[in-house]
Amino acid sequence: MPTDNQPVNRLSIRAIDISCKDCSLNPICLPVAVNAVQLVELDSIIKRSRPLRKEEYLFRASDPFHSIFAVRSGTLKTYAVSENGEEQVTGFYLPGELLGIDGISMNRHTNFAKALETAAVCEIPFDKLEILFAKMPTLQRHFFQLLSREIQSDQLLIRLLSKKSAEERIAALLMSISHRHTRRGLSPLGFRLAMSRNDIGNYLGLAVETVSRVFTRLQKQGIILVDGKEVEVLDLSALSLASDAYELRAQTA
Amino acid sequence: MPTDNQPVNRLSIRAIDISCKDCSLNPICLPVAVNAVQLVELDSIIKRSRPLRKEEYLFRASDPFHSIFAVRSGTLKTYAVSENGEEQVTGFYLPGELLGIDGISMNRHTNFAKALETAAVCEIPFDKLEILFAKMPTLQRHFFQLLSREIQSDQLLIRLLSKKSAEERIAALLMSISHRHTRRGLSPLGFRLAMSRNDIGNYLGLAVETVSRVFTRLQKQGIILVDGKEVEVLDLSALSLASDAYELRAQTA
DNA sequence: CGCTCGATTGACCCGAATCAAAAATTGTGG
DNA sequence: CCACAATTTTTGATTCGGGTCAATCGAGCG
Repeated sequence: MPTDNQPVNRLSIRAIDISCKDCSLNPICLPVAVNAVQLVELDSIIKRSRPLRKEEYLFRASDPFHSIFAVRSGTLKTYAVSENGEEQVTGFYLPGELLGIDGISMNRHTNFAKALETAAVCEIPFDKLEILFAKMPTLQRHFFQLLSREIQSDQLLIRLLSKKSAEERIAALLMSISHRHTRRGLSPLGFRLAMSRNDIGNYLGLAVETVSRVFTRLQKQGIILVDGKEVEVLDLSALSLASDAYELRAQTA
Repeated sequence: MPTDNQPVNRLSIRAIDISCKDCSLNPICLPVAVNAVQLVELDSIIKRSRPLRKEEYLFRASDPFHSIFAVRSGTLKTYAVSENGEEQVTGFYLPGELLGIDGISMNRHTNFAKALETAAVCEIPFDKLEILFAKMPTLQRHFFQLLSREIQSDQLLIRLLSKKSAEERIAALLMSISHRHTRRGLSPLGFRLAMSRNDIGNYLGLAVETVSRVFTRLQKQGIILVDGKEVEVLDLSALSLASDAYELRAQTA
């Protein structure tokens, strides 16, 4: 199965060096906001570093904030840890999606960001970005929208947690992932879940056992076919129905 | 009981005309961000209109977005309505708090904002604000922080919904309101809940009956004293404990 | 003063958590 | 490459928090 999770080899090195202009993800990452000239300028401030290996951190809570990040390949999760030490997964990030804006308010990150598999990111220093804003008002608008969209999607999750059953939550997550794959031009019907059942349960406010049971239930209903982390959607409209038409976000921060 | 919810009379007219400089809420509304000169400039773009009566809307979902609002007096709630028609309360807004930033991403509001009691607001046109940003970088930073803080507080709510019991949720809400009163220099121990039990339940993902039961339970435990909408906190530390040390946000959007 | 709507209380039920154990994967070292 | 250990996932049995349904009880108000 072809994947855009580049292993750490020559291919990935090439991927690191690619510019925004040539990046297949740029329509997701920077929708409409900038013209060709501006793109070059934006490109010039972006840092591309070596890929993260599975389990490595992109940043940690309390790290000083100075950049936001765009996922180039692989998957990351973010999670917060409360005083009493319990973790709350706050998001999953797929290629083309942005993370790290949690740090703006405190000037420190409040979440941990960890690679769920080998992953490459683009780093966008925030101070440089702010300077660009002055020159490129559309970019600034775009960034506001990004923050605002993040709020939107949090509120979708709130709705999910506040009103939906276990089955609806899981169906919504699967729909979301399917949808995000589509955006990248991939099939909406087959994908690999990089995150563990535990992560899913934590994110959706469910016990691991429940997650597992719902997967098998959806499979028995002929809606999906699960094999470990591999998921095949057999009946997309039924899945959509089961999620009660919930579109669980195009992830951002 | 003295209150800053101005009725529609001469007093409220005075309140409308007051400038940011003289507003007792300005330390909450605009923390640190601006100096005296800048304050005058900011003041000049703010529109103050007649107070809303109970049940009146400040804005509605799908309204074009052009302003954000600061609450001067009274309480508002925001809520979203999903395709299938169900409502989700997304926040309660007390004096000094900002709302309306939900509209930035779509250029339309996605929430309804309704007065829970007579309420006065300051309107801040966003296009004018953006122009000020260019002149006042600190104000811009401040605004980013506002958005980011909104995300933070949504994530606290997510944690609450995802991991906490009914009792912990309600205790957290009461702690939050108490805390927000304190910020305005009021007593943390006594306040009036402007919202209905229904609103509380909807916000916290609980049935009305559960809200009611938890209130009586907390009362039986000697932690609070409830009389309809009036709440007296008898044991703040016990309440804090019951909320599992959850600080449910300083509201913003 | 009666009516309506919100709040409370009780009885019952159900979905999902918890506890327990087996099964499947993944990783590790010889 | 295989055997063993550790982790993750699945399945089953049981429990329990909170939802639902129904009835009663106010409080505001026309």
